[in-house]
Amino acid sequence: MVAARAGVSTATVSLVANGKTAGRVSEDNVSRVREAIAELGYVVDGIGSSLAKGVSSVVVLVAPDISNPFFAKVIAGVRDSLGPQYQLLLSVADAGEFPEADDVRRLMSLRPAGLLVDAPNAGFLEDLASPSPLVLLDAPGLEAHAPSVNLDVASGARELAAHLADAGHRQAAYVDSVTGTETFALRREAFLAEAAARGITVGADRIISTTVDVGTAASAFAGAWPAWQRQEVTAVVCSTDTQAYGVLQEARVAGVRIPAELAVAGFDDLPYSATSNPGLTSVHLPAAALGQKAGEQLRRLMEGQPLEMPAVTLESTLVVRGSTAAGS
Amino acid sequence: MVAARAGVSTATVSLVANGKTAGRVSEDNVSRVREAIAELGYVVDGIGSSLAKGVSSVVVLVAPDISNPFFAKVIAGVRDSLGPQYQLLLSVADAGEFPEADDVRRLMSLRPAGLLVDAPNAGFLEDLASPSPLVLLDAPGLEAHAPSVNLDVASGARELAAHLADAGHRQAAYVDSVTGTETFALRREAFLAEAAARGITVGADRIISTTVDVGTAASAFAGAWPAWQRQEVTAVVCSTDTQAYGVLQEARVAGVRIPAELAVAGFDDLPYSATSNPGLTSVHLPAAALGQKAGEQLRRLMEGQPLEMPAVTLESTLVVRGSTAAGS
DNA sequence: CTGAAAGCGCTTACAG
DNA sequence: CTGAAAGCGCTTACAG
Repeated sequence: MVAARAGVSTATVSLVANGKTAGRVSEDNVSRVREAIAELGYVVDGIGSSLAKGVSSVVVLVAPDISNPFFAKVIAGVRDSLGPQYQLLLSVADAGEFPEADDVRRLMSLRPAGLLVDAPNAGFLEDLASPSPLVLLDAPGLEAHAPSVNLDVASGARELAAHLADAGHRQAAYVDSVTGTETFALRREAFLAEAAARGITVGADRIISTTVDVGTAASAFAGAWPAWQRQEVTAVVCSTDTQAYGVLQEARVAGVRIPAELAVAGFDDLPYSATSNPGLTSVHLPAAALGQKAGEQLRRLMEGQPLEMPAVTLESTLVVRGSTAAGS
Repeated sequence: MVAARAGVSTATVSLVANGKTAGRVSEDNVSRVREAIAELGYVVDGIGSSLAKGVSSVVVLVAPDISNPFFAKVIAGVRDSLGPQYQLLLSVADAGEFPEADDVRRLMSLRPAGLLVDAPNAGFLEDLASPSPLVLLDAPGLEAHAPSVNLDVASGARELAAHLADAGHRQAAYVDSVTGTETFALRREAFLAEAAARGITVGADRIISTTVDVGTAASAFAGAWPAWQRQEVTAVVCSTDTQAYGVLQEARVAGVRIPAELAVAGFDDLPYSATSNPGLTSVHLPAAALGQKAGEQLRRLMEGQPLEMPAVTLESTLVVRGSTAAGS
């Protein structure tokens, strides 16, 4: 250990580098060691340190869909609350997939300081069996597995149903996501229940599922629209904004006027939704806050502190824009 | 080391686990150890292994913009060629930023097996000074720093200029990106040179720059369009498809017919470009191949093999769609 | 307040 | 072909 050139033992250097000097190292030595560290540009070797401590400084974020503006905001929130002492690394699987049991084992053999898992399914969590602190994001119904930060998508969905009912819609359709993630089931069920309560009909034949992708949603809508039109559907709700963009696009091709003939809405409130024409009505989900809160909770766990609230839920709110403008 | 219960020494277990048994361990012991490993579900501890070997099994991918469908494909390509023995981890900085010198040091203290850096600037590479094998992606002009895999954006840009000239356009405009990444300078210069050679005028006042973002591009176009229209501009080329979406959207708002009054084109050929209406003419960039090739090169480096071709360039091709349909 | 020593879980020359 | 031993770079009780 080169920095031992500061005239002290490696033990002292280690104490200083880890900020554990309180009442254990003399002022004199602290500053001498600090100087030496600065001069030599010394950085504690992560591997050696991890082995001795039994844990690394890496926080692994596992997520099924990285290429999504929503997710980018979640990451920014996590980085914010985690701070610079932890290295945030994203574990990437194929789009929409989770790492397999083998990959997970290899990941765990890196001894991460903590784990953040976004929108997991129960199966993945069982494979995990993580000895590291773990916080779940957007995993409604899985609170029993680990501390979680969730989004109250249901209340936003109900707001949306109320908004459409108020605007006079009576026949609607729903474009769901094929992935089995729980949040999508929640969005759908909350919307359908409130819609029914307010006199909006959404028959089972008017619920279709697509991947979260503009193109697929567009063609699925193109296929379904003729029948829906005959049934006098005047509103389509999509489980994500991305799918709503597909509907919007295809409606334009088919010459359907938005919102006069058809109201369209989604979930997420992606940046594009504010600038599209017409703007897309959407249930705003607080992405940055989701990441931030999850990072905070994980940090507490990693520092051995207890969590006052192991299950946190963040509010969602409806943002009304041109795609459902009243007066239809 | 629990698996030593197989009746052999830890040395033998290590040999088996690392597949270095060739002529050094008896068949008998190999299978006994394999069984024990399977029974106990043993996984080599990454930290211990890394310390002994001096290098971990982690490959770090550093990139400035994660939330981009283009990038998702690059990652898929990298995963493909790297295989399961390396853990691919994404280092995330704030959108459009690179990690700072400090973060880089901390990253390096993890002793990554290799480093992949997408679209870096020269400054970042100097901070890096990586002792690990390093491959650059999409870093034209930086081949001197490290082995690189680049995209031949220039030839695509020239194809695009030729296509527009053939369609009879004489006055054009260019929407550039504000980030100083080299690839954008290349796109612009190649397009401008070829356009000039073919009789298309693009005055300096008809080159604007925006962030890579639908909204900003849309409003920048809205501001510029009146002047361009007076100058009889009939074609706008954007440095990315994302910006082109903004132009398309704003043109629709302004009642400009595409492509009759205005032809629009971009770079990247994102999935949405094929399904939008009209489809967006775009210079196709082979994202998956970029990642795959970079992964291959890095793998060779990590295995100590020499590179036949330290600088690889991948072709780009123009994909013509409705947004520039001939017959304007 | 300080340093010598053990130990974290592995891998790799080195003897045998 | 096999195992005992040293060593990778740190951290942390433990004596002093």
